[in-house]
Amino acid sequence: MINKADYVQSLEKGLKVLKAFGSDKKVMTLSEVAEVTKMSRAAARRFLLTYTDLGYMHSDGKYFELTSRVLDLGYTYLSSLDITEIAKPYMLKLSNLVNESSSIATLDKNEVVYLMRQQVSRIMTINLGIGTRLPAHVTSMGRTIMAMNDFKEELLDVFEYEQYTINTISNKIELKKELQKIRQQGWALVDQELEAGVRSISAPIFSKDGSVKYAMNIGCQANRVSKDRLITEFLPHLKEAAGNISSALKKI
Amino acid sequence: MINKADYVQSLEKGLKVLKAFGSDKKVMTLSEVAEVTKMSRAAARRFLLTYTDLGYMHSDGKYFELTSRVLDLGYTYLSSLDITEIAKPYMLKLSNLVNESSSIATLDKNEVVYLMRQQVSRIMTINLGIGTRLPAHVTSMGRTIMAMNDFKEELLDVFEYEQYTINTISNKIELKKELQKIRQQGWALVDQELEAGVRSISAPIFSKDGSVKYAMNIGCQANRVSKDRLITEFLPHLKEAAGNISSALKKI
DNA sequence: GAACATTTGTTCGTTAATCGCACAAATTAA
DNA sequence: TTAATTTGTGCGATTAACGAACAAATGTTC
Repeated sequence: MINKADYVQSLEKGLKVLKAFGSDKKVMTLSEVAEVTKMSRAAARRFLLTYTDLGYMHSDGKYFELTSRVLDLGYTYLSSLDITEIAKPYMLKLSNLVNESSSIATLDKNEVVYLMRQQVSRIMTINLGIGTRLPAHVTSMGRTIMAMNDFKEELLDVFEYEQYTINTISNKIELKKELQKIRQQGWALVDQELEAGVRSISAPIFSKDGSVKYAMNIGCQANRVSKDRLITEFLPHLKEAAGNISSALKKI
Repeated sequence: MINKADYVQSLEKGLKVLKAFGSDKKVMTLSEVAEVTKMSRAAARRFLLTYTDLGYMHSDGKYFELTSRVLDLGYTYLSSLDITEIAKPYMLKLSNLVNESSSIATLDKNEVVYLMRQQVSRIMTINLGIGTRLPAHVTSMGRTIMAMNDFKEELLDVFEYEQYTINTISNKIELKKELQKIRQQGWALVDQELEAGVRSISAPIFSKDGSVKYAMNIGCQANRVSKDRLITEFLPHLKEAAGNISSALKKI
């Protein structure tokens, strides 16, 4: 925690107002925003009016809603990444080759965050897209990144080990063993642990300094692609694509 | 412009710091941020430390960079849209059917902002993705949305009418005529006006209230798909997909 | 390694940005 | 029409945020 004098509370409050909007709150009145953010009505009003003036929100006089300009905020991050530009052609090629969806994600504490996605068909119940967050320990990309890094043991304690499906690894010891295995073999396969019917395989992407901040995957439906086929047929292509991206990142 | 007392200046400054980062400024020192944002070093420092404490930035002690958490900010907008979830299957189907890339965009003043994209192959020089902004008047989706709305004449004056290619419509009168034509025929085709070799066709998506806030397109390379083929073969599929999305939006 | 230049960290007095209450005005509900 | 609820606004009070100045740390040059 930083020094109180170094902290800009108005910025924190402003971001809290922005984040109050979402799929379950597409539009809100002033009073609703104040309630959700636990601010005074006057304070909430000032933030809403400031966002509106800056173009990030629109109001019809009663309801406030976000505008597309909010994407610019997320866009600054994506455009500051080298991997986005570099990986695109390899991801397209891989996806076309295996005729399945592919993604790249990074680790943020106990979650993976989707940075890129080339979708071939709808696999999961939820709509995966840039910005989507999933619990890292039950995803192939999350496990790959965790396994290839010297993560602190405490990270394993953060997970809730929810039993998403009957396949889900739901205790720390099993997870640790699985991560050690992944570290050795250099790839991860998650078979219907987060959602029944969904299977995915992942490989690490190495940055210039040798660290693994990203992973790439192929995701598919279990009734369409066997585990064996994923490993013997798809994994070589995935490794090649991830390897090409790694090489390209080294050349920057 | 709102009343000065209703404006939160710290929020504006904070967002300015966030937006200072991007493709040409992947990392910055404290002094660089202060310089770019024209703030005092002390002020810039407080914003940087606040972002870092909230998880939106990371610092190695000297350089600051954005983290994936910044995507959450843009994600709030995307997840507050109905169209994102609804359009996905139709877009996938369309893209697979015509074997070309498809996108959905919205209009923000004189620019279109990409909200969704299903890419089949690399078409344009720049990497198109969610959040990308392009000048509306030289894109098929921009023209579609403008044409289907009673936009104010003043909007035509905002464009700079840059001559991107020899095909570019580069004056107001021609653009206006083209928009009138689009309004009548209900679709737009832009042939190598923003970038040589790139051609795209677009159709409107109607919201529940009958307004057109979004458009959908098919984009392809001019040497692979003729204008005639775009119109006779691809347009029917595009219109069907856009129509299905429109219908689904009406049912919410 | 010393001297100098540049950048960053910190303190603190100042001030104006932001606060929230109270009441007016407008809108919505009964 | 009345009552309830929400929003708009003014304004005195408070403190959050300010930036200057100096210390400390880091980087550069010789």
